[in-house]
Amino acid sequence: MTEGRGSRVTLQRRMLLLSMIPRYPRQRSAPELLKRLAHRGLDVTLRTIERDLENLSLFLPLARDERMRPYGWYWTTDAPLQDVPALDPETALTLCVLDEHAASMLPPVARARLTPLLRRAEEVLAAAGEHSGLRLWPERVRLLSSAPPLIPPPIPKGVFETVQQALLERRCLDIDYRSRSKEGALSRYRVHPLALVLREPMTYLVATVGEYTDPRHLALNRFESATVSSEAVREPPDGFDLNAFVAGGSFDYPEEGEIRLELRVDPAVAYHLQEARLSEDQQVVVDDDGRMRVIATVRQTARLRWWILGLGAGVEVMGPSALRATIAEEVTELSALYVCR
Amino acid sequence: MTEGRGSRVTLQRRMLLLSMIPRYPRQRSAPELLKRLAHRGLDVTLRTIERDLENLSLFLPLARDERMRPYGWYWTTDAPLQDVPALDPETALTLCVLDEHAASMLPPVARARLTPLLRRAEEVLAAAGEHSGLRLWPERVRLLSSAPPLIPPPIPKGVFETVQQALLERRCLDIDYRSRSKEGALSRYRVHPLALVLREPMTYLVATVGEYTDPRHLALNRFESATVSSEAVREPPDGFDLNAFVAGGSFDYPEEGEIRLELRVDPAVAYHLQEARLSEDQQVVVDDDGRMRVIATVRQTARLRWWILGLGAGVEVMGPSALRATIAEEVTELSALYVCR
DNA sequence: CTTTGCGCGACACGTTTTGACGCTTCGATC
DNA sequence: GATCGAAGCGTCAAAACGTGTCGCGCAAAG
Repeated sequence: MTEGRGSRVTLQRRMLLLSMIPRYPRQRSAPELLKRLAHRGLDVTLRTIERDLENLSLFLPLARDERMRPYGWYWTTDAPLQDVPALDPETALTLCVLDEHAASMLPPVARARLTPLLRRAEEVLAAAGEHSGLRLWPERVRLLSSAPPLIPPPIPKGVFETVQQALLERRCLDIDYRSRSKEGALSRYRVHPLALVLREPMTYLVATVGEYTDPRHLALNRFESATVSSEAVREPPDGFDLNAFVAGGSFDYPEEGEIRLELRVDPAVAYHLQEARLSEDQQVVVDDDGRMRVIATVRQTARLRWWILGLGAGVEVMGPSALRATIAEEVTELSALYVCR
Repeated sequence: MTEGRGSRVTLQRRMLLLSMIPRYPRQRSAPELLKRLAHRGLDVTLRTIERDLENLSLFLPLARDERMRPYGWYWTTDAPLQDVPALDPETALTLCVLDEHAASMLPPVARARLTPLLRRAEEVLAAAGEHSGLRLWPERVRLLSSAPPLIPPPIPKGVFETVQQALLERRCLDIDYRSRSKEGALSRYRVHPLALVLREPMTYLVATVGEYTDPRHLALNRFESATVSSEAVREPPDGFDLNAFVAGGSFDYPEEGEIRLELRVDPAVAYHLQEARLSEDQQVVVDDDGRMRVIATVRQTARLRWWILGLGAGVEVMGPSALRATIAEEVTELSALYVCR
């Protein structure tokens, strides 16, 4: 019939095709692409797809794996990201800042996944700041972290990705776990992933182990290896709620509801609190002796206590009395440490 | 001559064209696109570009501004991101986690810039986790922040972007600054941006003001308005070094070089320190009374002191003696607050 | 050994593409 | 206010491109 309607659809189809090709470790065959295309209303011959792929690979970093018969097409690992409303420079700068921060809070492997995106962002920045030389911006942005000054423990290669994958696909995971006990004996478990919890220097998988039904948390850095099994995860134990699990104190992050916090702070701290407030309803009044009194409704969390303690003598808890007592006790113990000797 | 060599270049040219069109507030005219294309070796008539744009806008969210004569083309604000090696699900998940965290550390406007990227990431995740229902992943990832529990002050609309732009283009900035003094009197300054500093709940611009040459830091939330001026920034005052400026204590982040830190910690803290260490050379030895002694070479920073204080009685500084003295003094003051009353 | 799926070269034909003109429109400059 | 020039846009015709259809070959599965 030689329909030859090489119409405008061509460009559309090819762009769609490109977006259906995965990055390297994965791959996708021409017949499969045909199906997906058909599924989106683009009816063409297999031959056409084959020709499209061939054409596209002439000027794009596409390659195919010829070891298996339905050849698999993929983007080479180093294929740059082609974003098509391109990142604007402001977005690019934001991304770079975010990545810098990610360094401390994400395992390096996870961060590594972002490199194509970041390379692209840097390109955009380079183009935007061309007057002033290329890579000046890192000199002009600084991120002052208040994270604990600890080195994130290394996570064995491949583990993080595998865990992510299992979590996404809701499949079981077979892991070799180095137990907490000395000599790090390895144990092999089949676990049912429930959630991933990132807590500043560490990364945990919350999961039920084997036939048990109580959720545990497993530190990813203790995984010696991990492979996704074909078994689907058992449905979470009746009404497992991640918020509740975390708030329950399993991560030293107990949350005890809202309190009416009353502080006496020195002027420096008060000054900062006037800009970044503790809560929407925060009130600050000047006390008689020059210090300030701050009242705010906040959630009582470990983070709050850390923040209060971390400011040292700059802040005194006046109420609620329970919190004051807790802090006072901590302070007493603390001063005992330094006075005794 | 009707060269009509509509060869394979067509597709290439159109894709390149697409990547040269900016997102909404910006725009680019056909003649300009022609130049850029020519610059990359694609020689075509202006007419061709015009036709390309017209065709492309039939099925892509492209629009043009006809108010000025060389019409300006742009992607509509809501144009979805078309990334071409598509994000893989693992990257998408990482991005989403990162964004969640960005909520606390970036001003909301900056974070808003990332929405096209994030919508895309969510699409990818939805496609990946289709077995298990669409948006389950946020239920399965949790990020426990150790940032101070403070509400970032709102930055007036447009300010952050403008500051970013000035910084990128190295141009002066005219600002209306609400002074720190009461009643927030507004002052208009022309400032020379040097750097952007993000410090957990606050965002600062480091700049020299007017004819002065000493760098100041200006809190972005106090900007009432900001416009990029056409004047280029004066070269930074002789040898301005952002690292030095920050380390110099301008941000309560003094850094005093490396010290050999010696701590006595309780078993719980010691356990955590064994996974996430203070330094590469950290050593842990069991003390006679069940507590542990930790020795590590670390940078002496405010962050370190916050961390130590925040852990309360869980950690005692044994050395160096200067640091022990500092902490001891703080603790004494602190205990005075709670004992007196 | 046959079957089936798939890659690939070839062919034919209709559609697109593209440079070339020329006319029109709209701003800017004098 | 007239003139000039840059840009947008309609039209045309040649040539290249895209596409379905065959048919051949190869390799793995039946």
